[in-house]
Amino acid sequence: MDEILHTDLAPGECRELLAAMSQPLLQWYDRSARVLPWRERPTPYRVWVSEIMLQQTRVAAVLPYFERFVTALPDEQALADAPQDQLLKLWEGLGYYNRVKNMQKCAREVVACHGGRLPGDYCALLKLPGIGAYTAGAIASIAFGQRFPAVDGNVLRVMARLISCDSDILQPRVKKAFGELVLSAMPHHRPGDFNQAMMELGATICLPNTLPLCPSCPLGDICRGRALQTHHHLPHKAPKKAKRNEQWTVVVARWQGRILLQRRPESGLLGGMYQYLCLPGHLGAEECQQQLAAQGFCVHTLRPLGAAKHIFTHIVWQMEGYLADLSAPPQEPLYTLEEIEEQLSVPSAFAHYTRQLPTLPLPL
DNA sequence: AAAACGGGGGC
DNA sequence: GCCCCAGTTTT
Repeated sequence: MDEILHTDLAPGECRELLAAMSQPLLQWYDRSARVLPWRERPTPYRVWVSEIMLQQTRVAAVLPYFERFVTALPDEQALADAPQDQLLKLWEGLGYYNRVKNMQKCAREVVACHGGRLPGDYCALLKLPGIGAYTAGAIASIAFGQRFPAVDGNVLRVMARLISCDSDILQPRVKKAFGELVLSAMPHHRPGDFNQAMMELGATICLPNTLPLCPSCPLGDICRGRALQTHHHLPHKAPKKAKRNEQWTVVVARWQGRILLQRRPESGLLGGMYQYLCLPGHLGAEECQQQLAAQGFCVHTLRPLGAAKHIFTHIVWQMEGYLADLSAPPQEPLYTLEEIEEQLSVPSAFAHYTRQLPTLPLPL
């Protein structure tokens, strides 16, 4: 383990530290746990939905989505039966849309193979789409009271600082080793609360970058990172690679007040979501009009809508926009403003253009 | 093991 | 405006 989790803590000191943490941590959690909707009634379904939403996403961002989602789709069966457009609309703005598609795959599998209810068995959970080691551990421990670790970024940060470990937490083997460490520290009672307490500590006290609030930390007295003052630059992560740039011309094509939208391919970036007409490269008005004509559109007037930039994890989109009023109906489907707002999911990458929809100038 | 996959918040 | 955050699947 020492080879993977680099710490200057002696094995005996490390065991001692791990044995000493659960009691103050759980006491602190009992005092300080935030009141959150999925904690009120932690059914397996609600825990699952919340855990998937919370992947890569902060609590504050999830809050407006959770109640709406579980009200619209109250159980596994309802989720399995939902149309994809409704799913994407419920998820619009949360990002990582494969999460909700996998959730539906998972719901269908649960309906087919587990009697319509999420299984309580960790290994069975792990086999389901969209459920990896973290989510399986979270559901098994929080909803079913079983003793499994749920190692997210918060837990990695807390543990790395607690034992003053500078191993690269992005490495799979390091995550695995921290999972084993967490399990060794986990009490046999309240495993779900123990996991949630670790994450809560990372989210509210043991903060990234900005100074951790060590004076308020229930583990402050036993924290090796704090004692050594190494916690400021922990956890360690390997540097990330550069994003690639993409240039697009975004055309809001309009005919008789309705807007042309195209559905993106089912798989890949923003799969299945709707977008305005997109042409590769930054096109001048002249060139844009030419390409639209070549694609069979009868453009009456073309007006600039300004530039926009959107940054994904791995790509930067630089966009130039145009409003194209057509003089004849296009082949592809048109949508009213109301349909776009109420039913269709348009990625927030296009927010600069979507925002202008209600105030667009009338056709000349 | 590395890349694909969004969007929001802090400074 | 730039930097940081981070589970699961696919390659």
